[in-house]
Amino acid sequence: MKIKYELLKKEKNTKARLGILKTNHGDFETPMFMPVGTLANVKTLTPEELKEMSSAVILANTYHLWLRPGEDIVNQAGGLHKFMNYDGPILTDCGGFQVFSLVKNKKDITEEGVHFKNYLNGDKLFLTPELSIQIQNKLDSDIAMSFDECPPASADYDYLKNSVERTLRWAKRGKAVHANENQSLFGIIQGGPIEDLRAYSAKETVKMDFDGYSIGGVANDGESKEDMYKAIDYSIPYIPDDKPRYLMGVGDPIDIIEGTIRGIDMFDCVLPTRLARHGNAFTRHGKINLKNAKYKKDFTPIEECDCYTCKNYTKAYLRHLVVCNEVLGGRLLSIHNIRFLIRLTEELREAIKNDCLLEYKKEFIDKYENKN
RNA sequence: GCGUGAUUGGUGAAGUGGUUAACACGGCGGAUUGUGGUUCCGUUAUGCAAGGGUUCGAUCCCCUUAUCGCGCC
Repeated sequence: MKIKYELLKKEKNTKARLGILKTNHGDFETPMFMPVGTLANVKTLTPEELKEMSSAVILANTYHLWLRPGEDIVNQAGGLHKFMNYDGPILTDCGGFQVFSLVKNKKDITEEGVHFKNYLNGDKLFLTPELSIQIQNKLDSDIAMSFDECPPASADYDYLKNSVERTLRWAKRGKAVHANENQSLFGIIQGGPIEDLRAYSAKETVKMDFDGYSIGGVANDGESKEDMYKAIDYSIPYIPDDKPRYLMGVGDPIDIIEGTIRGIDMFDCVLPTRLARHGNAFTRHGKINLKNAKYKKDFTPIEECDCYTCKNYTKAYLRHLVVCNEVLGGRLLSIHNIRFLIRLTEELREAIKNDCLLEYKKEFIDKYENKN
């Protein structure tokens, strides 16, 4: 069975929407934040812990699992859910972003597919739109992504236009071989911050009739916030109301709010877990660095928060763990940071219900940017 | 007591008679947006044991003192 999106309510003053996404592994309300679990695990956390923080969907990565342990092994294990003991919904990323971040030579990106070097052993690899989908079929995630070409933020009009065209051709090729009845497939809209390209990309992708639509090519490499918001604004009008919209790679709290206001339903990002491993924590009053000396004798929790970490540990202790490079530090901070973003989406959903999203945004940002 | 070798930042240390004393660790701060798990970037000795001398100029040469190591009586 494919996923099913149900639109519950539109917010009165913005394009935000409250919805519910039904999957074979449970339903969840949107907007939702999805933690990233590249190698079939959200780094340092167990499925039970994710559940405890009301995390609903997680990501896994086609490219990484293809290399190790290999999609056949995951398939023999009974699919990703069984393999990793996670019974909630899983979305697999297609590997398109890894092309962007790992392939240095543009000549390695061809119409047929992308030439990679296996970073583990130097083997030559060739990933195509068909192969990406076939791997995801075997991984048996709930939602697969079309293989796209993710252009750098600095790309010019012609480059963006070509990547839009190529992404459309790749989407068609991938869709043609998609063969997992229990897996949904999303198309990815590209086009940078350019209005006509986003419109074209969105319209043509929607014509192919996917189960959901992603906005890709954002949060890449130093693009401005304005460009990110443009990419959303120029894409959203062409996506039908009855399909979920997923903004790929975005997880800065303010970007999640801005995305929600613009009509996004799903977000994913490595930020909460990566920041955690580097000793940082989200708070209502902005991001803090636990390594800072001022926390040495701070025997209070990170903040008033319902997460396991804040209920049980002090900043002084967390700082100690982080400074000593103890994995428990990154683990406890991951719990807090993920819970922070999940709770943010809970509050956004509440604000949509109450038609007070703009007020919520102002209050949140004022606090987050330390204006009060 | 005599002889001898040392003494460079929080630590381990490199170095030279001439504008800014290497590097590493540590410290302090920053970064991080579809994750190549202990990442990346910035900063951190107005001073080379103390005092005196030689010199245009000394951390580097000389003298004295202090401390430490080694050897001998």
